[in-house]
Amino acid sequence: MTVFAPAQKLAAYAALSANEVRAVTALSEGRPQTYSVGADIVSEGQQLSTTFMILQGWAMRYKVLRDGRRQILSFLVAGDMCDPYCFLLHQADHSIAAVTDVVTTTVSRGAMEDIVLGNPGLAKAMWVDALVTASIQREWCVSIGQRSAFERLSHLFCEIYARLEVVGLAKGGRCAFPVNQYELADATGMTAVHVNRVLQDLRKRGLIELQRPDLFIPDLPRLQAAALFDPQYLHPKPRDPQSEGDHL
Amino acid sequence: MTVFAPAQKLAAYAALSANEVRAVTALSEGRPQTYSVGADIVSEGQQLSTTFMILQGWAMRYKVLRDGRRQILSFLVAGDMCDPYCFLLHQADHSIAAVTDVVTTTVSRGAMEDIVLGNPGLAKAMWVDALVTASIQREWCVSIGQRSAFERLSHLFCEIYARLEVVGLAKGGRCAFPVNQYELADATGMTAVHVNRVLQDLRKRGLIELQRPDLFIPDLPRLQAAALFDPQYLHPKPRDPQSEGDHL
DNA sequence: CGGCTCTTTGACTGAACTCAATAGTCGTGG
DNA sequence: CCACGACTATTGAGTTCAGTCAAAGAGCCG
Repeated sequence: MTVFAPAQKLAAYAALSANEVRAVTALSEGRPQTYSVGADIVSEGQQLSTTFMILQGWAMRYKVLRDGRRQILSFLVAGDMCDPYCFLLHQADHSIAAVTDVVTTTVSRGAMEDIVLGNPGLAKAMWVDALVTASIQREWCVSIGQRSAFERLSHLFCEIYARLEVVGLAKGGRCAFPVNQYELADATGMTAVHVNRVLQDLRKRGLIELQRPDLFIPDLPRLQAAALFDPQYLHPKPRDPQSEGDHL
Repeated sequence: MTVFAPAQKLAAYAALSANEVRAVTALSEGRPQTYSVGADIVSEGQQLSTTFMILQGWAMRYKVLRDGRRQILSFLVAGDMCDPYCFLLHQADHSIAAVTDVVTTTVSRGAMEDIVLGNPGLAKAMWVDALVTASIQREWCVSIGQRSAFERLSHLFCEIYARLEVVGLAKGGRCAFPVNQYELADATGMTAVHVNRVLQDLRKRGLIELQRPDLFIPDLPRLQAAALFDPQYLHPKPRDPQSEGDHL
């Protein structure tokens, strides 16, 4: 990773000045923190005084009902922040756990407030990030509520691929996908058995090749069509012919 | 409505100074806008230069798939804002429509930015509101993904009741609930036929009395238990014995 | 009195779940 | 080098919750 992932991600929404990129990068001054597979990074009910960003690995937001049912709410990958202002709430309303080994950088409340006060552009970038995160959460509602099991899994692969591409971790149809079938089940509101069967169907139809932790999408447009995937909800930066020549 | 609903709602999360209350209230200076049942207030794909707050009536966020399937993502009631910074995005990623006749107040980008720059407390209040809105959206994912049809409807009634109570529109187990069964179906990821059957079951068990547009919850704790409802995700202001004597 | 919207009911179907067992895979330790 | 356990993936058979299709009531309004 040559570029600081969170800065890379924010820059994907809107142009950041060199100054702003430096400011975001400075947030990571703290010693990086590591968590191993399965560890909670944030636990529901916990009182927070800091927030964090993911530098490496995958995490997931989730909630567990009293009787043990678990819903995974989203996956966090390199560049993703926990809510930048989560410490404004009295306690965490959901948990975040490491899906793989994870490296984070902690950001103190003070650092976040200073940096944002001094950089109105960054403050807006944080808002845009929050708005896009909310949009992704809404799209999960659409998936779970309306899409078939087949479409739901397809859609998740499309989303993850698109998000990883932004931070340079997906290319040529290939990216990591370290999520097991139990997690996939809890993310999509299905059972692991059914996830297994639908995955086989997806493979049979040549839509994906999934050999954990490696995902290959041979024909992205076809998968996107099967998923009713419309990337607009991720608010990709409009193509700027000046700055990026890497598309066609 | 004696108090300006958006101010009342923000104040429910954290203490606002009289100054801040005045500032929020000032946002409504513009002429109120009215929309009649079914009208779109925001349409997906639309470019926004303003945002708005709901003063009266109910609205809903929703998305429609290419083939017509609709997912309702949340209901907006008096005091709710559309995202305060939605104009930062290039286009709306979902639509908002009037569920009943609705009165809104439009807030221009400039007004929002001025007010927030001059009131750091308000800027934080906006963040808290966005965080709570996101938390509600996550809880909808939990409902649709994990709760049974019965629990899902129960949970929705609990949520709405709690939110209306904050702005003084629910009391003694009674509140408005103007949503029809098709909308209820699209909000919970079920079909209208099944919604109908589950509603009858809820009635039979004495958990709700629903005569559109009036909802009566005879025994809130019992309904909350049936829904696995835990109000924590709404981040209610911790009870302050000084200021509010209206409980017990 | 239609005509519209919404709710209710019945009979049938099917996508996804449950339960239960069987196979890989991988790292550890004997 | 193999046995063992832990974890994950796969398969089969039977079940059910919720969906589909179709039609009949209710309530409201012009």
